[in-house]
Amino acid sequence: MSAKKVTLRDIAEHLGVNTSTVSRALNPKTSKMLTAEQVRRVQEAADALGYVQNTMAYALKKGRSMTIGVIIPDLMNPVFPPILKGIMNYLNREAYTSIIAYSENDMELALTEIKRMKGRQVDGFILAGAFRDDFSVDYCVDNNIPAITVGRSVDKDVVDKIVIDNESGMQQMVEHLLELGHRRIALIAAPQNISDGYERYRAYLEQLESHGIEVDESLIVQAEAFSQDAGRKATGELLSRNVPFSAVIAANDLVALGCIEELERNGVHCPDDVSVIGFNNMPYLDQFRVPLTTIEIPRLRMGEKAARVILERLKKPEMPLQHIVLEPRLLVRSSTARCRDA
Amino acid sequence: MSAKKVTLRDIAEHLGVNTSTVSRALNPKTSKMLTAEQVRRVQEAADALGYVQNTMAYALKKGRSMTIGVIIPDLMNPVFPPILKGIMNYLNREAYTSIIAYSENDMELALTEIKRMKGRQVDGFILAGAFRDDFSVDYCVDNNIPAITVGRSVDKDVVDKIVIDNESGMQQMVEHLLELGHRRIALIAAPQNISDGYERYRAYLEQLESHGIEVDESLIVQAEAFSQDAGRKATGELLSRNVPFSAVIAANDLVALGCIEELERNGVHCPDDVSVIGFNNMPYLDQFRVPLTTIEIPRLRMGEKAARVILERLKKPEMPLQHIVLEPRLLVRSSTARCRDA
DNA sequence: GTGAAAGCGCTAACAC
DNA sequence: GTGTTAGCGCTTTCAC
Repeated sequence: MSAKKVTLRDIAEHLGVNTSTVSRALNPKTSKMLTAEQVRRVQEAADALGYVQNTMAYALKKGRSMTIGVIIPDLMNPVFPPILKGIMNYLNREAYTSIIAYSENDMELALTEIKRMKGRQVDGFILAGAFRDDFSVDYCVDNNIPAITVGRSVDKDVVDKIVIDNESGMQQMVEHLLELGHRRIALIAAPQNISDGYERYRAYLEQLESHGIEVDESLIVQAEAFSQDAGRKATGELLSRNVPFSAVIAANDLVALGCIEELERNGVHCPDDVSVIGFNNMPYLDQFRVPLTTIEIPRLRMGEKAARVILERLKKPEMPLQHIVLEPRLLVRSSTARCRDA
Repeated sequence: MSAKKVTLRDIAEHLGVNTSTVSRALNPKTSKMLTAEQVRRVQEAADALGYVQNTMAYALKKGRSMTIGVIIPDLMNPVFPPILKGIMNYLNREAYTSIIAYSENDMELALTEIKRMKGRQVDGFILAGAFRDDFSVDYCVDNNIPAITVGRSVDKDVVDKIVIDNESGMQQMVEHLLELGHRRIALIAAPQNISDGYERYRAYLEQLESHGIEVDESLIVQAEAFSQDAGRKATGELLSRNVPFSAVIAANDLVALGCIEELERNGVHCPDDVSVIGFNNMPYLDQFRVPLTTIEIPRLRMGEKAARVILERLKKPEMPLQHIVLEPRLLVRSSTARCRDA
């Protein structure tokens, strides 16, 4: 078998034609310029020699790399693989390739990766870990590189975005808890510099008010990250305040898991003493020790949509800013129960 | 800010020097050819103009893309993200980029992806989903593209490999169960065309024999995949045979989870009636309803090693075939208990 | 319908 | 120490 790389020239020489003929024959958009016979000959030779187009040369020539850069905060957070899969599914279908990097929730690192990918001539970016004010997004905008955020979005209206309806999610959570008779509902808020964190916090305030529940500031604690550890810590703080509560809305499932752990460590049981509700419906959650009630988000579709929109954007740079909102859905399991005092 | 791409030439013109001077100044390996002053000037200009090297042009010129292709079976299987992370960590540190594709456990698809990546001039491959006899691996060998398998390996000694010691893993499992008094130990074997499946099956036979337990073929069932669903099905079959058993060794954690589910559906409780043991220690397993006893494998390190070895291979094509074996470790949780009849 | 030739951005002989 | 130049593999305008 061939050890050397087979190029257009190899085929051309083999056939005694010009490289441009080969190039034209192999490209469906230009092959109609040639006789069907010629096209067939070239294609056969290409197959026989094991030709594979050199994407680098193509990219250099055309100024498009058929590559999309994807930045996610963290590979280990189970929310992201399905989003990634959605992205890759769609991109593959369109003959695009994705290149992936993680930012560890660090804007500086994100920017470094973006620059690196810019060097690789990516045609656009899908950003899954943006902050509300994010200079790595600004960099894309300033450098005229198409970008879209998926999930976490930026405040400024400068790039396309795929988001989930946090207000609706929070409404479903709050109404579920109210129906169960809960009135003292604590919130472990996510970082406020992330759109999901901020929006859910705002929505929590609104929903309580619109349902006639007075907001008690001492029931709101801040998680410093979307992690189990942060959930434990925040719950510790909540507990230390010695205010009564019968339910906790957590920033996401991981935080909820940490919350339950810390509660139990203090002899407070879920859902008997306190109901806990998460967000995201991470994989296998139904099989956990305490199957979490949570909000399911359409992760695969988020990824697919993001891929679809970024490719559209590449084709139509002047298209109006896209702002796609996906609906989340309450999933009731057994971490929430009727309020004892109700 | 700049909308256009900044090239070497832009910097050269801006400074009134030749592009080669700029090229040399920006490359640490050649910058010593120039005066320190010159290097400084160039670097400043590059920063000021926002220069980012065009990796495509570099790759085309050098014939190396600084890219490694990574093929995994499935993004959603929680075993792979940590391996990926290990790979990406190491590769990034060495200024390499990874491009990832999934094969859905389909050799044909894997080959398609490999060809696509070959077109992108990847310098080598890390294959995480190989079969024991795998023509996509052969393709790499035939085409002289460096490749390494991580985890699942091929039978032929043709590429470097990172594996875990399945024999040791099985020994730890069997000895643990024997200590608990189990004698009727069933096996839900993984697909036999995958090295891990085959090796664990062989090791199961050996370990039972070397501990003086007679192998009962009716205690061995075949899972058709490394999935929860396959675990359920296989367990159903095992149950239908109506042979007594007090412990099950599952192909992996997912299969074990499916097994437990099916057992309970039939009124058999874990670990009270039957002990179940998994493999891999997937994330969050300790928090599941039945915290699985399992074998922990060093996934992050597997990824890092694979990345390290493939880069070594690139540097030293003549280096002897690497065969690195990593040790797994038994993690006792509560899906295994003393045998009731013991 | 096909060939010739230029050039994408970069590096590395080879000059001087 | 720095400039000149060729060429990596491809597409595409311009000839014919």
